[in-house]
Amino acid sequence: MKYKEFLDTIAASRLDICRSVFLGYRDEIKIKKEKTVLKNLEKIFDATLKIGIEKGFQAMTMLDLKNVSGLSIGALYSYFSSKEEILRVFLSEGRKIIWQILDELIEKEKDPGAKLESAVEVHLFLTERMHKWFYFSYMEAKNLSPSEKENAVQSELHTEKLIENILIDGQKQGVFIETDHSLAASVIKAMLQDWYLKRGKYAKKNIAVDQYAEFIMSFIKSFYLKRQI
Amino acid sequence: MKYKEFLDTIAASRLDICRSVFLGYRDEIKIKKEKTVLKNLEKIFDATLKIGIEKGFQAMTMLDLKNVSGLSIGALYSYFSSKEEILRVFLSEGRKIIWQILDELIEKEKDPGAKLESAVEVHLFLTERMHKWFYFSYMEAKNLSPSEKENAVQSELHTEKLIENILIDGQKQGVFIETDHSLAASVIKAMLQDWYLKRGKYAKKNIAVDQYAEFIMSFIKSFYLKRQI
DNA sequence: GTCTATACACAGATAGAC
DNA sequence: GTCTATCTGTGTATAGAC
Repeated sequence: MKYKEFLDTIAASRLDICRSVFLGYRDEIKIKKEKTVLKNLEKIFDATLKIGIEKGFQAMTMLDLKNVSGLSIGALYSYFSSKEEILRVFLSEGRKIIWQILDELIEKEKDPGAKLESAVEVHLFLTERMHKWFYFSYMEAKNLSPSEKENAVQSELHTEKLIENILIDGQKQGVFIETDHSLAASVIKAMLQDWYLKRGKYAKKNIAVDQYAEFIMSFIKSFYLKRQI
Repeated sequence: MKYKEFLDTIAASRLDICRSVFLGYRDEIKIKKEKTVLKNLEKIFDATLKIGIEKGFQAMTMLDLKNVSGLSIGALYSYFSSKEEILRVFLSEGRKIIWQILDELIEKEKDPGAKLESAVEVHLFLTERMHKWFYFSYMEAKNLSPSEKENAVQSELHTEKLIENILIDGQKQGVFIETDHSLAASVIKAMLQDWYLKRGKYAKKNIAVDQYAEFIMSFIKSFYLKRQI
């Protein structure tokens, strides 16, 4: 699959997060008109991402958020009861959307090789589409409450387990080599994460996501595919 | 090389950073007795690392630092003129020590294969030895002033360039395949970084640094070494 | 629904006693 | 050299006008 095709098949944007937040937090949000809420949530999340990536969420003040989002401080507090709440909701709703997409797309393939390729591509494409969110999520996870932090960690581990299972399955079917699949999954995950953690660097090198996907797949395959002797 | 041997050959610890800070900042530090300064700098840096890793440097207050380090607020300010200064000095002096070690150790090998292996091992071992510092440095780089941030980025790129040059050299000598070495260096770097960014995870999996080094070397070699046909 | 003005708390930094 | 007490600025959150 190419990134362009991927974009046509999924709905993953900040607007989708906003809609999900609106539906899930109707009671807590003091404003009731859907159109207004969506519009303003988007402003708030956009501003949070922008400032948060630049100097970190802790360093972001409500005054910063007011200035960048265009909403007044008072208005901000009619959407979220506290600054922490913005972070909590933004990250947890984002994770929800991401898993909806991942679960659906990866299960399509059956052959282990194709499945691995699909997992790698879907991950990269998704992190490309929402790269700011992923970067922010990674950097700010430590600012969450212990229970929310646990959710974030579990989500990470789930990704890794998903890859590991494909690898184990491939070995059982005799197409992949025998090795420490858990460790291999970690390393593959590290390569996937680098795409959104160092996005600026790859942009400077003029590497597009399709190219990165192809490269790391060839890297992984050279290790995992049994050599014809 | 094994990690144990590495430990015998180098001096890289928080104490070395403290000594370097004492020598470099004699004028700014109000306290003059070396023994006292070293003792207290170590307390300050230890506490900074501990709190900083837990909740981020921005979120750390001088009161936190007082409580964990055992020094009073006043005492803290006789070592550093501001909170930001603690971060700046700690990170830049750390980088200084790291590059002293890297430059020295990697140049020893001549054969590209051995050189690559040495670069991978030395990086991993160094980040193992100072893993908290590396994690902290990675997470807090964005809180530095623009010029200091630039230094941090340059240091990162330098590591990558170092790997890339080994790869290019290996291809010229006909032992490595032809590929996008810049991209490969990025991906290898991502694997190296994962070791200190996800240290807790690897500890849980019971993976030691020697084992990790061996695994990613086999991964890299399967891609880079020309296959005998 | 959105704004401004403000209460209240707490941070960083300093001064001066010991 | 180290401490405690305190100044001053700024941040979060709220109340109440529009």
